[in-house]
Amino acid sequence: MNYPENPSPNFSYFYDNIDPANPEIEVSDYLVFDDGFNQEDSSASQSMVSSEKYCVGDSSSGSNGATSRNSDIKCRNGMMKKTKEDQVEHSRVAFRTKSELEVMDDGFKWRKYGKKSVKNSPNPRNYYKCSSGGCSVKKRVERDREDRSYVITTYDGIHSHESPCVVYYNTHLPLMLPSSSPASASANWAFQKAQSSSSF
DNA sequence: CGCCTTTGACCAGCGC
DNA sequence: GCGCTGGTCAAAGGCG
Repeated sequence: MNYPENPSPNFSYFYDNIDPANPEIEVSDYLVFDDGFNQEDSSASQSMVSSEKYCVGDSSSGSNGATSRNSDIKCRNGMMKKTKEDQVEHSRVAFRTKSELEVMDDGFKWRKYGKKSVKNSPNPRNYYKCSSGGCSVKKRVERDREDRSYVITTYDGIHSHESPCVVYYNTHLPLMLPSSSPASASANWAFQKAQSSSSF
């Protein structure tokens, strides 16, 4: 796997990509965005465009994905208030997991609200919202267009609550994994790790 | 009955 | 201005 140069100090790549609990499952790559909260100009947004473009397997051609990402980020920046709380609220985490399961149980309850076919990709992209009340975290799930054995998951925002699964297991079964399958556990692991890296 | 998925419609941003 | 694209909405139907 060829990793590009980190184009911005506003997010981080992680290379120690094997979940110690499930070393047979590969979380290929993931990264964390802070959406340029500490930048007053647009350079951070441009960097994020290129990085997420890479992350979702868009490096080969498509410019449309990049333009759309750009507009999305611009829109989001327009709504942002630069409080520390918001910095946590709007973090974006994306990672790629080798898994046959398209939807992995990461411990949270998700409600599907949309499905779109993506240009230059044979695989549809699915959109999910966290179904917990008051939590506005979203995630996108799609198969890697270049290698369908990989699932690309992008989380948008940070949960305002504990994972119901984690709460349950912490309370009742602290020795068990908080997810139902090795791949799910690894997805959860990567997500938790990425989020902990994005909080400061 | 409540919650979920499905799916077509709609909207906004962008490039030409 | 128009068409393309990604993201979201909301109605309809299914399931436990």
